[in-house]
Amino acid sequence: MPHFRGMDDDRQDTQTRRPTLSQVARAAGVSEITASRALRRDGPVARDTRDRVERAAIALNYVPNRLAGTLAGAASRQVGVILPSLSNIVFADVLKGLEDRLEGDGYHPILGISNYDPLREERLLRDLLSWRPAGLVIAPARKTDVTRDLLAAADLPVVEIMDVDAESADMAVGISHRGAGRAMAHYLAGRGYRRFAYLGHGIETDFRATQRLDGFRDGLREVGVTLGDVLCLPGPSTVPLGREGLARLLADAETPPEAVFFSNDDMAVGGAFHCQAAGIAVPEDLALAGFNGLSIGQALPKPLTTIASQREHIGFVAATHLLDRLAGGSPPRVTNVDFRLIPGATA
Amino acid sequence: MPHFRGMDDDRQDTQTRRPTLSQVARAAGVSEITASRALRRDGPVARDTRDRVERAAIALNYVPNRLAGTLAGAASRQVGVILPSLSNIVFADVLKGLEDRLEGDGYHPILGISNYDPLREERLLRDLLSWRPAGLVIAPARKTDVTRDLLAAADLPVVEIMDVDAESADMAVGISHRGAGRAMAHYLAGRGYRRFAYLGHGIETDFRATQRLDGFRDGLREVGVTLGDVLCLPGPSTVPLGREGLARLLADAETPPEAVFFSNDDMAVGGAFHCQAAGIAVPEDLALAGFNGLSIGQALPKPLTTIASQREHIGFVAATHLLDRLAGGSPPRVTNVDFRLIPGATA
DNA sequence: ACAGTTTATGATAGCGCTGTCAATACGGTC
DNA sequence: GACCGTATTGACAGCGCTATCATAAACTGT
Repeated sequence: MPHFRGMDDDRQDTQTRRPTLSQVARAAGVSEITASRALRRDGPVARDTRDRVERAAIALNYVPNRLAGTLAGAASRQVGVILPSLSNIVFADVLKGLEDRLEGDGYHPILGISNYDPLREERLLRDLLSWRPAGLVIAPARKTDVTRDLLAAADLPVVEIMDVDAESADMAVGISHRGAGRAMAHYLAGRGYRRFAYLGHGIETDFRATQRLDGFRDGLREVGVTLGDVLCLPGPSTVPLGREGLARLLADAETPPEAVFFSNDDMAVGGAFHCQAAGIAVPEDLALAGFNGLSIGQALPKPLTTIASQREHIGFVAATHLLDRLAGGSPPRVTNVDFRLIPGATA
Repeated sequence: MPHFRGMDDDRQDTQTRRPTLSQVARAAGVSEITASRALRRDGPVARDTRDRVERAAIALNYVPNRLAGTLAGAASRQVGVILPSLSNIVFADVLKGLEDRLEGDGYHPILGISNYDPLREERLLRDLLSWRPAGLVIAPARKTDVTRDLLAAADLPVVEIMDVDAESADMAVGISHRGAGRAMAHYLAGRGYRRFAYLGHGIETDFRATQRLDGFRDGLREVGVTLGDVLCLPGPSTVPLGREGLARLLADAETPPEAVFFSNDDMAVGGAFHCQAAGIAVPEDLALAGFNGLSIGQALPKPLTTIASQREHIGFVAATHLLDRLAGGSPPRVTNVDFRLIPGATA
């Protein structure tokens, strides 16, 4: 509130407002800019000057104002993060990896959840950009032109995460979901299965699951097998959905499948529960395979056959490359994080 | 970079830097402050002036700089959020509820994860405060004096979430974990069980689980029963830990328990898997009870007896009260969100 | 027609910090 | 002793925006 306080009315300052750098400087008997340099530990400052300033800062319980600092030219230490969902542990894991790496360098994520809604994603992008973050990490809900343009126009480092199958404007860190689907097809075919079905969730939202399905089809075709029934239920993936879905899939199937590939582990665990309740022997009567490598799947009486997707690692690497770029380095544009097929006991 | 550009060197502006309000204003033929009012839709602005400004903003692809806006006096629209962990779906759910409500009002969370480390929590608090957020939502790792002081000194609305058992500096939204433990004790005793054990995870970190254990003990005492074996394994709660833990608990027990109360559903699901693998009939040979009401527990062949903790709702309500306060309202200081005991089929 | 009110716009002065350039002090060199 | 390089400090302007006050223009009622 300008005009409320006189220019040198500092009794007010100390009472009603948080201490400023100027007050710290005065308390330490130096100029503002010297105090700034002392606290940021950059530029030449005499040792005992620095000590005096630091003591004054502690005494006043000074907390720097990074809004002002960033506006004045310092690099922002905020990173915009846009994820499509938090209902599933998958993106929570990614976020954990991101936050952990960022926090280590004093950066903090500003978070946006798009709910797989391109419009909301676009709004989030604008909103987060208005905070002038140092960089952006985004798991695109779906590739849209608007998003692409916004990202291209924004003049800051951007890491697109989760998959490396699509084109990216700047950097990308993730796994090949197509490749994961293919790998699972080859693995299951190698185990001797020939009649396959697929059980998925809301296909319109989770395009990465769709890529796995495409890869799975490709992989089967390569060994001369055709994918049988494909059932995709609306809504997000959950254990109950997988359980009910498998019941429906088996009831509706003309020729019963030997193996079912699920869109992910949540669905597959549901499938395992259905088999257990319905007395279906796994994998003798029916083989099951998932995707993600969640701990829950591995703790089942019969560990789930699945593919570990290294989610926390993806977040960590994404943050690392972003920080590297901010420090002037040249990290790889595309980082294909390895996935790992976990054989398990269900297929 | 002052001094690099002359005061009215605007060809540079349009080329090398993001458009500013001043450029939008010039393009629309109005003053800066009028453009500001038009875009913020506050104060009196003629309809066609507003239209002109908005068209200019779109044409220039203008993204406001909220750092500058907030520094100049506008209320910040960032909210600091500090959570102890993201490994578990519990805090991801809370964060989802928070983000959803905040985003609706144009606010965005800046996130910090403390890993249950009071020192890291303290550093996060200072760091997030340096962004001058409008408010703070924090799930304290553990109550420490330093944290308390920092919160008290920070002159901004603070919501402490997850539990309402401890004192809070400002507002609190959560459930009574003591009460939840008590409720489960009464429920299980009412079902006729008399010999109880408890299986928990890293007790030094998750003090809310400890509160549930305390409440469980209290509840049992109230019906004249004493809690038997208590086993707490180090590390975060996971399904495998629950599975192995139950095996150990049963092997070590002098008199086998009739019912086991787990620190949460992850552990309890692990316990259910152990019983299944070991041929223990549930609940006839052994009853199991958890806490949280995760969907995985409800999708088990026998739905888990547990307590729904309404995590997303807690986040939503916390955000709602924070926003209410920021809008000048007086939300309740303590909001005790109801928990709900889910009978299930395991106890 | 006139004061009194409302509506629309603008001039000015910062918010708290940092980048640039300038100034001072110090020690050593030839 | 004039000269130079280095270490240390400060003056100044400005980042992009908004709060305040002032002004101009368009209404109202009598």
